[in-house]
Amino acid sequence: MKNREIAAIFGEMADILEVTGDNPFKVRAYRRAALNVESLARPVEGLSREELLAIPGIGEELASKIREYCESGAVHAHEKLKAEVPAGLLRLLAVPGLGPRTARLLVEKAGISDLDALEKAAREHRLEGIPGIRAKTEENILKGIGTVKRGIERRPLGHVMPLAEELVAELGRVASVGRIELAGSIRRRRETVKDIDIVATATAAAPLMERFTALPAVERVLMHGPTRSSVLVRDGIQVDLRVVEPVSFGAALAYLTGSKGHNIRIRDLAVKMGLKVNEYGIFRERDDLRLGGEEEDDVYRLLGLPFIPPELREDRGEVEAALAGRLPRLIETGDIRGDLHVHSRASDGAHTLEELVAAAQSRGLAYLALTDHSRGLGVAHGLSVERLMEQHRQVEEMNRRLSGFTVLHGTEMDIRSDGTLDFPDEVLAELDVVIASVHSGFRQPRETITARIAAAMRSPYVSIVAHPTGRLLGERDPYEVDMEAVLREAQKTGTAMEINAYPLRLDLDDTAARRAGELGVPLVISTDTHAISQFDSLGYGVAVARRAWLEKGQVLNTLAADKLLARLKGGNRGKPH
DNA sequence: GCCGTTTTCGGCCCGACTGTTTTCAGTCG
Repeated sequence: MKNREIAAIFGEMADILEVTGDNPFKVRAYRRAALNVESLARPVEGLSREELLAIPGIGEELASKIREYCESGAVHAHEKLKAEVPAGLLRLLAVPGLGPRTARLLVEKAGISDLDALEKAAREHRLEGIPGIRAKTEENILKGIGTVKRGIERRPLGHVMPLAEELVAELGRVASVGRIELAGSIRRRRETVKDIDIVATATAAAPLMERFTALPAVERVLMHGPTRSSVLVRDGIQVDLRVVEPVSFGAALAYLTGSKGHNIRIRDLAVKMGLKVNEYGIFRERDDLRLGGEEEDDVYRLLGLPFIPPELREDRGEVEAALAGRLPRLIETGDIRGDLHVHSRASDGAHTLEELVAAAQSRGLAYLALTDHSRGLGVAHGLSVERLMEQHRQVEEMNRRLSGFTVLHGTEMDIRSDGTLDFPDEVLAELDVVIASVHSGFRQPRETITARIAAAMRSPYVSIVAHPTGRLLGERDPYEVDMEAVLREAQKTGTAMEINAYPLRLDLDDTAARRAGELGVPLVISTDTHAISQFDSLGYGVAVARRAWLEKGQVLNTLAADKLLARLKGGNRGKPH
């Protein structure tokens, strides 16, 4: 899939055009194209010219550049642009507070064209004297270089969310605070986030800002204004707080939730209707008459749109869909009836089946599938055939004692390095749910891994393929796999694909899950629970599904257990419990 | 470079904060 490569090229072209002072709207066109190509579910190399032109932000010019890259592996205009600027220059743009204009000045006035040269010059106070740069800017540049060197990588949503909720709760206790909510990429539930955005109303904004910038967690204050402040808390996580009047809360929430691309589309739409949208409200352009803004829905309603859920606000076609009345009715956490991927103490989980059942029941689920690892995964105490069959009796016995809750018996079976399955068919035939997944041979070539997964899906006994890229956010890169080929095989064989809700996995990711949905591939959302608290990460998996435009009907574990078994391929299908 | 219920040419989202400026440019979100 060349999407990512092409997105990187367009992004870099935007950077270069910006530094060289080209038309800012052209820069934006490249940025928008980069985002849309990157988040496109389908591989661009298979698209016709017409299909390319249908991608938002792709016109004749960029479509032909995409085709050029697919055919030749390079874009001539990109190579030409690269030759115009020193190689290290674009790295300067990564320094917070240092933008294209300053970067250009640094090259022209001081001959600085990479990070090391910049740091040296700043330490020796050689930047002062460049127009617009004095001691303070020099100091900020040095701080910014420190930030770049520490790495300002995005963090998994699941790691940041608890802190974010804590901060909102703490600020919410301030007496003058009215409404307060998380916004930004956290509210859109991106899988990773860079900062925490909070929007609030307060009877007195200034004292709240004082309180915010003085929170115990705050390590550094980046910006401190009357209505907007930014601070750094532990691990260098940035937190932005915006305070508005109650009458503007909805407009501010919409504005701060973004994404940037979505906001531009919304405001563009407003302009065409003679309206103006900003963080204070929605106004009639002609006389500045306020039409709304207290509630977020005002913004959409006054533009003639249905409410667009935050998870869709990525400028991936949601504005067009809203205009056409074709927004999906997104799945919700409460739609999930059971968890199909759960480990017990028998393999590498922490709890007994009894404990897992109690935990699932207390969370309102109606069933779970016990899916311990198979024998091949020695490190996880994978089950032998004998232990699996013993467990089978245990599950049957448990089901006799339960009412209103069902334990399905399954396995998370290893797809071995050579592509064979870890249990023979006659064993799989005894199970309700067979998950197949890769736990070895991560470095095999793309074709090999893809073929292993595809072969597993062709088994009539395999119900689900779990975490198909093996990635662990921030810890382990995904292995090489041809996702399009995997999804097509799933489509052909009727095998379900898992959205793994464990916050470091979220695998399928939103892009792949959306593609799966387009292809009509059945999906499941599972927690891969190894400890009881992990049942609570289900919402992260549902968030991926929502970002993938999925509806309840596309996710099999929204069904009751008996209907689920009737729909699920493989194993002991439809046998009554 | 994209795009079209005002347009195929002439537009293209909007505002806060900072640092360096005496009125604003740059950066960010």
